[in-house]
Amino acid sequence: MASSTVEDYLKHVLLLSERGEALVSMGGLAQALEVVPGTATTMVKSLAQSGLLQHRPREGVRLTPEGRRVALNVLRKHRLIETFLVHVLKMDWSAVHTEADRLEHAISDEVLDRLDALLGHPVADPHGDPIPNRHGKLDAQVYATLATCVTGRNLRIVRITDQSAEFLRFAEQNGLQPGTAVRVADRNLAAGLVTVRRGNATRSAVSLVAAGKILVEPSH
Amino acid sequence: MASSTVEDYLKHVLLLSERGEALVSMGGLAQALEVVPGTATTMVKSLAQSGLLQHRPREGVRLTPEGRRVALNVLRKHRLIETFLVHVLKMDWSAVHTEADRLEHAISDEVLDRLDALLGHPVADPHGDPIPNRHGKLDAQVYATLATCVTGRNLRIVRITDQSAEFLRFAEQNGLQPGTAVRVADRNLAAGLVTVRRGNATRSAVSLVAAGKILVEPSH
DNA sequence: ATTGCCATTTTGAAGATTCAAACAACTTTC
DNA sequence: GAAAGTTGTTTGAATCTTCAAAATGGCAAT
Repeated sequence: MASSTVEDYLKHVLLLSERGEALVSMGGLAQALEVVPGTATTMVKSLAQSGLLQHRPREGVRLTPEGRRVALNVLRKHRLIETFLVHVLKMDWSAVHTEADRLEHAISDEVLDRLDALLGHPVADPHGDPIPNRHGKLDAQVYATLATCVTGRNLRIVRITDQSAEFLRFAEQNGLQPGTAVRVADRNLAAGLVTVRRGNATRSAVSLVAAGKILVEPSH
Repeated sequence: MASSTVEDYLKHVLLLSERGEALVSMGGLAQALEVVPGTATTMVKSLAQSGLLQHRPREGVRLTPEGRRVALNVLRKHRLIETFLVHVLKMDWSAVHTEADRLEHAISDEVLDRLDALLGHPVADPHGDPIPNRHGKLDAQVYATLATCVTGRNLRIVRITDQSAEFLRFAEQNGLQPGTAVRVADRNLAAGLVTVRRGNATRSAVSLVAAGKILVEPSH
């Protein structure tokens, strides 16, 4: 049985590999896990020994199929727990991250399946992140962001990719949650600003960096 | 912050001291925690150092007020989680113990309070064990109610807490007086209904509110 | 008292995870 | 291509929790 530390390492390798290269850098991993680089190296070597990931010294790491299986299961737990906390216990969607980070290592597959059924087998958590199913399948769809989409079209926010409490609070204050109908009124690359119109009236000025963290899809 | 190991030691000291002498023996404690006696000695010395319990070498241990506070909080978490697993997730009451043993160390006080509210502030878990309140008070004499007890077990009504003539008339009409042997056939939280079987044949549908006013205890 | 038995404590060691700080290997800059 | 910078690894040590096995203290029976 994987310890919570092992689960955390695998989860973060999965998250970091999701958007980017084939190999996850040691520096990025150490930073995500809030440990010093040497610690990550030690742990990664031991995980490689256990066959959970592949370590190419001085280059980076990659999950093995077995490591990916474990990581997807942890991610599934994390996101279903977040969904439960928001939809059933009515907790603030920006506060549930740290709760789920602890609970994801303590909940059994059996309890999780019942939670899943209770919630009606959701496919995305309150942040819009896809929830892997019991067999580790993830919705692989690629979305545009507020920084890259066409202007003037009616859109719907599907996902916020920066889960820091700080960013989520910002998103909430500007009414930019998953499900919200929005439109990009103007985009000024020189100024690094995107003007977003919510519903039919409200405008918000959002930085290009922030806009790039908000995924959208055309609203039919 | 107490580690889960520390929490487990304190919880078991509380449980063992509850039904017994002033001092809990090291042997009993080690057995309850499934560690060898030497391990318990080591840990107990460190807990005594931290002021969480009092250790009289070769005699036994006793919780300090601070240790008791921590232990009661863990017990509260354990029993509320069990209640949630049985009443909301419909898990088997005999299977929830081990689940709760893991979850009790991962759940925050905030989530717990919301769970408590969701469950209607139950005073006893599905096994009939009393649930400490947020301030660590255990009611001196705590009984389960028809709204909170295990289903399928033979029970005896011990008390009706609503003394209004109207409610007592209702109770009488349904044959739900103190001393009556009853069993909860089914409980549907969504519908707010409890199906009570009296003796061997008669069934009554009782609202959750009414059921919560009828105290029961396991019968012989 | 001496013997033996039991529970408890001590001792020495191990595994998991972490850090600080020294070291090594690539990259960029001039 | 040498100096400087960045990134990753190694080393040594610490903490926490555990075990196995040896030592100890107290009690009961001889």
